[in-house]
Amino acid sequence: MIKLNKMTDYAVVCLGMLARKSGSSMSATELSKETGLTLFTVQKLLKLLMTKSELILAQRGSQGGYILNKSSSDISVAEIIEALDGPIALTACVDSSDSMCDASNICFLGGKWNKVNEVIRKTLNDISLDDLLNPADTFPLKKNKEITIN
Amino acid sequence: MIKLNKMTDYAVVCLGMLARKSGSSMSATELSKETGLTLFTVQKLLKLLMTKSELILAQRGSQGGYILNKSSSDISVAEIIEALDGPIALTACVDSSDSMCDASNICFLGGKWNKVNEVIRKTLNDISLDDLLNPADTFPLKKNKEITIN
DNA sequence: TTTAATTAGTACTAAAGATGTACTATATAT
DNA sequence: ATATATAGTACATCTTTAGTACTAATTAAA
Repeated sequence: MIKLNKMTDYAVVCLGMLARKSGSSMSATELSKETGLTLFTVQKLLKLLMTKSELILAQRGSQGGYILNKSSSDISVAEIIEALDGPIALTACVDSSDSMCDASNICFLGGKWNKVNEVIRKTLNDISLDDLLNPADTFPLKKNKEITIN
Repeated sequence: MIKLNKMTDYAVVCLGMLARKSGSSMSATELSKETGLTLFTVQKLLKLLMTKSELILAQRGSQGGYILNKSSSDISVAEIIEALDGPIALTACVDSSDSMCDASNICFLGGKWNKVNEVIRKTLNDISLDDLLNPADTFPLKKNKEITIN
């Protein structure tokens, strides 16, 4: 299983809930009640999203809460995953700088994983939070159709 | 980071090495020497591949070793990942039977993750071990171009 | 200005999973 | 027979994740 951590899973649920209430904010307590996630979990998640992304805005104090920072159709699945799981990469044998791994002198793969990762990333980048919420059963991949990676 | 476990990473390296020697078998010891992975790791990996996949064949005893069970162009990245990591799925909130998760009564996502997973799976299914070994810099996605998921 | 509500920051613990190592059994070519 | 090699299993350790808890800072409203 290629794993997302649970926080990312929860994030989609909570962000989706916020998307439904676009305009008005929701507190951690409200989100907890409406999603069924424990308050502890929701609090931690929202704090993470605040420090690791700009997907939500917070208002402290009485009547405070959280609100989406942009439209759900402008939030990609890739964006959510990258906020909480870090870069989308399928193996430790790559890094963003394309530099060589420890075994580079004997590894003949020569960074091919990077290209695989790019394909995955582009795929996830074309799916929006809105796509996940939308009742429509399909989401065609538009930009991805012509991918050729260099 | 969406993580593959290291075993899968190692598997690609070892299977790739076997692909290069197509025809003749390689023992765990040889593979260890040529890949730089420890003998322990290689042994464990090959045992895993034997029990969890049909990607390789083994010959015991003196002069024994391992050999690919099919051509590297017929082995997809998805196949390797699924052998060692289990089903390609981005979250625990789905299963193969499309049945509902624990939070289904409050979760409004309604199995949308399944569709995301299918897109990822198809993407990985279109990349072969050979694509990773081939010196060519590109691998176009053929079958994926017209994907629409129901 | 006090109070209650709410997020921010941090730290700790427990559970789960991945990894590496080791040992014994079985099979086979020479 | 013997040396070589895979098969099976078990286990200790290291790392990561998930969950919980506590305190500080901020703000709306009474």
